[in-house]
Amino acid sequence: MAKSRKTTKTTHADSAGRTTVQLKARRSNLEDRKLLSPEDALRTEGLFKMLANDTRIRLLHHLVRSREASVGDIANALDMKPQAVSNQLQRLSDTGMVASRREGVSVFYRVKNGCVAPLLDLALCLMDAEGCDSASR
Amino acid sequence: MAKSRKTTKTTHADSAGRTTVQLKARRSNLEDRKLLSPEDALRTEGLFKMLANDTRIRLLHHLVRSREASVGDIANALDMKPQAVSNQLQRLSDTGMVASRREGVSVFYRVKNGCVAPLLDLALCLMDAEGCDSASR
DNA sequence: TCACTATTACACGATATCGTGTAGTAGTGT
DNA sequence: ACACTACTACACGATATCGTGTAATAGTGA
Repeated sequence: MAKSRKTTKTTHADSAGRTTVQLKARRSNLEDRKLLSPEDALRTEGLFKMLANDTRIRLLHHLVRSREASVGDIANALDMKPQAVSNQLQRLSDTGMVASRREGVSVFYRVKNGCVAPLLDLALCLMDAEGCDSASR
Repeated sequence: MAKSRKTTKTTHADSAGRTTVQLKARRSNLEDRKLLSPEDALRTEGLFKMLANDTRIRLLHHLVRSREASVGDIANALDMKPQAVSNQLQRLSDTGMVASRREGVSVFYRVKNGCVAPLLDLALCLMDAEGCDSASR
């Protein structure tokens, strides 16, 4: 992107077809040592905003688990109306988080942005470690 | 918490006084293999919601960097009105993300919830790796 | 007590969010 | 063309968010 931080990303799929992202030189708190520009703050806000919703979290989690799913599948799995699912998928698509593929009458969605899975994973992990009573707004 | 997942957290402070959180048995995508309960989704939403704001991100980032800061300090550093800063800090305090300490007329805030730093760190890291055009709403 | 500073409580208004219902489109088969 | 399914576009209403301005509170010193 604009600024170059020396982060190396290694993405590979294991036998189960699952994607693992390894971050080298992650050196925790590396980013915390330099000032956070308003632009970066806005980009980060945009990223977290997409994850800051009950529905989208379950939706994305479902997509991460199943690699690909149609609107109807998801609506059925999450017990939601297709419109609501399509709504959120549209939003997620606009921000580049997911991508779609048409097959007959169905439209299959998949996670596109690599930030989703790791962040979801870390969040769930950390929420266990911490009490994270933070939940109920 | 309610459910027990075998995650081990190790927190320690190095010579510089910075806290590092190591997660053992993190095994990426572990959480993605079991169904995400609506409750967990809500808790995760709550966590991400606190990070889904321009102001709070800069605020938390500042707190992570300086370990502790008063309302006035932050307002000054981020070029914001004290009320706005206090507002957000209040919200962050309600959700257990930060804690406060009074010293004279000033109130010093610090990051309390261990999820904050790692998530911020990972997000910034990943946004570099990915294009993450996702930003602009 | 008075003045002063730092912080907070609260109501207001502008804006954003999200599910719903209705209507529309695309693809497929008859 | 017609019916049917899967999805989407859009307007609406309820609710949430967030900075602002005003007023209140807490701490400190004269």
